[in-house]
Amino acid sequence: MSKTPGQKRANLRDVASAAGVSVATVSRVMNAPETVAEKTRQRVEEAMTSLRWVPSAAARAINTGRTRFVGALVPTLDNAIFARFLSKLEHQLGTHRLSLVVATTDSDPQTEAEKAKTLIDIGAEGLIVSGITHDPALYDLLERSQRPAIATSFYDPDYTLPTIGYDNAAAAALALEHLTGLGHRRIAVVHGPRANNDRTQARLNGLNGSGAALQLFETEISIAGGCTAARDILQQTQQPTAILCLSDVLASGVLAELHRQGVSVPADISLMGLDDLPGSAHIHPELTTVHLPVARMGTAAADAIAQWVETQTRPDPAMLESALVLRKSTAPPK
Amino acid sequence: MSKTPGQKRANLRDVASAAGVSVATVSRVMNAPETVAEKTRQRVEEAMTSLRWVPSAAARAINTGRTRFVGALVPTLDNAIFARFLSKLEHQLGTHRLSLVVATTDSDPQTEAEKAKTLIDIGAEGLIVSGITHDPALYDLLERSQRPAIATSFYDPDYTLPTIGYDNAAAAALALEHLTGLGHRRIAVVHGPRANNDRTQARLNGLNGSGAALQLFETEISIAGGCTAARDILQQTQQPTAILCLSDVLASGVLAELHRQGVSVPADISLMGLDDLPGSAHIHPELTTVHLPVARMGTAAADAIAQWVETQTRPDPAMLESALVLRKSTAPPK
DNA sequence: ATCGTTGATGAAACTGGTTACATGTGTCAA
DNA sequence: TTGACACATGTAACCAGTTTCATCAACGAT
Repeated sequence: MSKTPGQKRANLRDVASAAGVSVATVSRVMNAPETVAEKTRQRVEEAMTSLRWVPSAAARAINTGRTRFVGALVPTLDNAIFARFLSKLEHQLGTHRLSLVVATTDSDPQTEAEKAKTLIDIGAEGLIVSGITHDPALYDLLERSQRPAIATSFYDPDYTLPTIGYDNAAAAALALEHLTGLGHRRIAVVHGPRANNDRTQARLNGLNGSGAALQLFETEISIAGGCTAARDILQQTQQPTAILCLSDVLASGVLAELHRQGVSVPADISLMGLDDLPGSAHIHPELTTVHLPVARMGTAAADAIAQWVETQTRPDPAMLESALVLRKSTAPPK
Repeated sequence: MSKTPGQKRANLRDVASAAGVSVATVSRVMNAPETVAEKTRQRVEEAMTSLRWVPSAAARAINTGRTRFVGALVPTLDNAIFARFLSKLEHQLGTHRLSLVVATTDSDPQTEAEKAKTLIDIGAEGLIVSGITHDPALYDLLERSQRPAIATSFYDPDYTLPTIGYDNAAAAALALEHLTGLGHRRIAVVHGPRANNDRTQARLNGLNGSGAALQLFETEISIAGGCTAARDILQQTQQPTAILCLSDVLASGVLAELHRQGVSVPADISLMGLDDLPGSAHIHPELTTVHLPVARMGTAAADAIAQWVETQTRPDPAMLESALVLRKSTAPPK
């Protein structure tokens, strides 16, 4: 109701002529106000508000070459571990005056490559990806576009991209050592899909050579997936004395099903997770797990990509330590 | 190693001269390939790849006026309810070839206004905000920039912006009715901060006039917050027979603390949530709650904002129904 | 042979800012 | 009085694309 229909949005020149100055002066009012005389600046500012001028992001970007946002590709937002990571990432990017575009890949490398292309297309200055197995199209895109990109949730100093993450194999080994240290020798391992998932694969690799008899159960990473796996485990003729879940979400599901079936944790069976979600300290019994430093990873990834896009210097890979978190869900076998 | 140091990125004119055509033809190869002769197109495409040309998003945007991304402002990513919403939102935006920029506000209207400004600054075509109480600066920004914006998690057909959400008061009333229907007359209500939070306020409003004696416990929305509230409740001289949490996360925390204190649910006390998080069906006992249609809300919000930015037609507000989900955590008082 | 039509292409204007460089004015010291 | 210099401002080129309109060749119909 306040705007005349045919009136298109004001641009810099409109503001300039309304204020009786040149476009350069208006631009200066935006970018270097201290170089403009006080009363000139006021005239310009009045013109800006009366014309309801809003600067065009695209026009600024075409000159400065900066869009001030980066993209992040994560498998899903439905797992709290990624939500937590993104939360910190977004916050820390903010301190560098960078915004975050989020895209989910459903753990499909092809989807990931497509979404990466979209992100570059809309102007992302850099990319954050999860893990190290990707579609060739993604590498090709990064090479062609010359955009900075860093890989997270994984540590490998020799990888093409700088990695900022943790040693998945070591984290899994840490968990397994805890169980074997308690005396467990028959252990069920519940893990997510290994297809296209280097983190899962690395965690499984970390489980070799422990001397314990491991039985693997693959399922989808969700509470429901954990329930299914627990049912499968309970149907085994020879029951394991401990269950190691390579993800806390799976452990929650397993625990729910064990509850339902009247199996007591840790009296009847020990249960261990890996992730350390905020909620894991509060389920019953409190879950023993391995803490993955996703919050620090978010902060570190933000700083790294910001440094790269601001100063063109490629950041060093960084390894963040994971740590055993002893709580109530594990005990020696009976 | 493959690039000569001093060489700057190729642009349209470089590609055009390399292919021996005009810039218009190269542009056509991008945007209307069918209007270009087959062999010309091939020459151009070869030039593109050999020069490793990547189109500039900014330059395209300055002409088309489209950046192809919208911004979403949510209080936090650490609550699964918002993660779920964003997950669906992002997915559905994808079908409209739009990307999603995420910003978190920590439930602070001023932060929200600042982040909104940043989103507009970097070129967001539209905004999705949560709730209906906002800083005046936000309204001013929307008015000045003339950007489409819709409000979610709330339904109010008379609000300035189109709202796409649910009736928070009705959802809370639904929960309370269930408890009073079971015979509960002394009920503890655990809720998040009411400051700056219209959803919480609306839910509390929905609790009026039930005839039951309600006692309110305000705490932060987190598992830990729920634990604290549970401790407070258990210290009351006259114990309630039921606890109504206005958020499932709070219910999880309350439940954890009740477990720890040896209070049995629902035998000793009934517990009810509101949200219906994916995990709530799997905690022990399975949580009775009110399902909030956040997934549908994400989809609907994506469609609405897409419609608005594509066709300039303001979408109608939409109310999505919430529904009682009966599970195992409630029973008649003893 | 001539005209009208279609299809492919190019020249140049245009988008909305930033910025290098030029210009003009006022102040101060020599 | 004059030259040096700082300061405020303007002119115009520039960024990297899109798009309008003109041009021209090829083709079929008259």
